[in-house]
Amino acid sequence: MVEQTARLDTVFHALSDGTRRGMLQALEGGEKAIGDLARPYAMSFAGASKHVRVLEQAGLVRRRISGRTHYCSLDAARLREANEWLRRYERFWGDRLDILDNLLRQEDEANNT
Amino acid sequence: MVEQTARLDTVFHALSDGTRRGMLQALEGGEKAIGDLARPYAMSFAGASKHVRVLEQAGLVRRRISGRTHYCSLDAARLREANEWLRRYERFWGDRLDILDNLLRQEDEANNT
DNA sequence: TATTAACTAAACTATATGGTTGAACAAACT
DNA sequence: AGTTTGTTCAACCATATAGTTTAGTTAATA
Repeated sequence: MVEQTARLDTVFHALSDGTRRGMLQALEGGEKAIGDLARPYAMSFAGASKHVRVLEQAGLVRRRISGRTHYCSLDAARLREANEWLRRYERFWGDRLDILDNLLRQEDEANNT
Repeated sequence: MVEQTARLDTVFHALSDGTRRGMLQALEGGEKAIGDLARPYAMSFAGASKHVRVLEQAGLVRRRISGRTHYCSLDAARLREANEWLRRYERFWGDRLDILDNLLRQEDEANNT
């Protein structure tokens, strides 16, 4: 699990830019070409393409090449890892929801044994 | 809510460094002096101090000065915001836990009305 | 075959980042 | 008063980042 921390570095870094977060949101609707992802931004195409690359290298986005167009889709596994990391702090903003949630989580771990 | 995105930028950026994440974890146990936070790292004191500052400016850490020593403590509100942002993607890794979780969340919103 | 469209790659610029060192400062200790 | 401790600040360095522009590749279209 040594690489876990390096992965979190790159995932959180990828998320630290509004353009990239916007692209992830755009992908919620399903697969999109890089051109479509780039269009909303006042930025060169090449610039947007570099953002996609950052997302891809962080493992947040998968790329499928078909002909000349590159289709991107969400890959949520790493987002989940980031979320798990944050969850550790739930108890610091904790309300009853999170208490319930933790109970369920423990139960889940028990089932996974 | 325009500054929300800028805040997420700085929060995710603050989280993108292992040293800073480590410091947050150290603060789970409660308030700590900057010297204590710095000690575990093979880094100059001034370097570590700069990391603390990044955490502080991202709103993840509060600072209380008493005499010559600066005590830091977790401030989870921004972590919560980051977590909320990530939660949007729950359905992409969704398992039954998250379904339950969403139900509870909706119930909570109803109660907050 | 020539052109256009969807991309990447490379080279470059400006700025941010993570780190260092050395100096400064206020507070506690002798 | 002098020293040590906990900390910041400023200057500096190397590297990374976000952006640009221009050139190149591959695929669809006329």
